[in-house]
Amino acid sequence: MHVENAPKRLRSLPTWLLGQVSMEGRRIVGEVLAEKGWSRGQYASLASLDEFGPLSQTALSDRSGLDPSDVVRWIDQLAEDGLVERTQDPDDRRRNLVSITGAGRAELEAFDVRLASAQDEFLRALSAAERRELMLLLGRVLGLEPGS
Amino acid sequence: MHVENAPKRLRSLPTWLLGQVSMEGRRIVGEVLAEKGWSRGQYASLASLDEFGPLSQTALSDRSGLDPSDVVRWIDQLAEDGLVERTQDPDDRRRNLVSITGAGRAELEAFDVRLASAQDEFLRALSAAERRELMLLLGRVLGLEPGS
DNA sequence: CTCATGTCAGAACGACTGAGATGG
DNA sequence: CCCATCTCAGTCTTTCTGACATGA
Repeated sequence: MHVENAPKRLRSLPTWLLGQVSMEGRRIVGEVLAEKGWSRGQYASLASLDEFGPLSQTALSDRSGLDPSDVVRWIDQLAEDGLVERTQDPDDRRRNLVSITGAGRAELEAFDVRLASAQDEFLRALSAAERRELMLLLGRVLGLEPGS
Repeated sequence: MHVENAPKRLRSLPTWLLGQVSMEGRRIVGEVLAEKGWSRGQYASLASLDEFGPLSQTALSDRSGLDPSDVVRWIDQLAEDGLVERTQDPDDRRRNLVSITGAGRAELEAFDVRLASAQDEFLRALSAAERRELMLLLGRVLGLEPGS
């Protein structure tokens, strides 16, 4: 399918065009994730844990936007691979404090390089200024303050 | 989940931000579609048939970007509701020529009004010029010539 | 024989729901 | 008792695969 063959009603529909672009992004990122055998959720979990430090699974769910029940599964697998660790929170024994391990951090950093080049390929048609402009506009649609 | 709480690694990732915005768009459009009991695929089919005239299901699949096997289902239902008609192509008896009916056209036009207001709500944070800029940039990412 | 077209059943994936166990 | 946290099983939806029948 070629986007330019789609009817004008769709091509001129912001949500549709966004969907097409987003789908292409998913495809490209999906390929990079597949190299590591990761899911989007696993990457989002690692990224959150790296930036925010140890988190309970509920907090991780809030930060990453993943469903709590899915967090269980992703963390299970990341723990199995030694990229994160579950420890019981001494202050609240219901909570698992999940933290990223050294191995996890290393994998994450290696992955960032590949991911950055995938983003670059994805946006190859845009200049640096246009990429910033796109990000700004997208953020505004979600109600983000410029510069956040 | 609030986007501003997500880690920088995600927030600054074009594909991720696009995914978030696209998801919000799906949500809003999904609500409007639900009022009519339509799926995205059914709307895309009607829009294609309205603009291009009678199409074979393969051609419809190409135009709308839907999977051929799903086109079968959407057209089944649209035909049941009297919004499209299947007729055998006399030149090639394998082909169904699918055409939109008067009722289908009327429903489509009524729907456009609702859909336009949903898009407007979706993009309320952007000025008209910014909306055009966003559409332009998105099109460029997909390799579309400006003005297509 | 080959290829194109349409049809069908079901797999795969992701997002989500509901209920239960444990503990605050 | 009520609520929070985690876990599990399974549903729901959309998208995609593979096999098949028909006909060019």
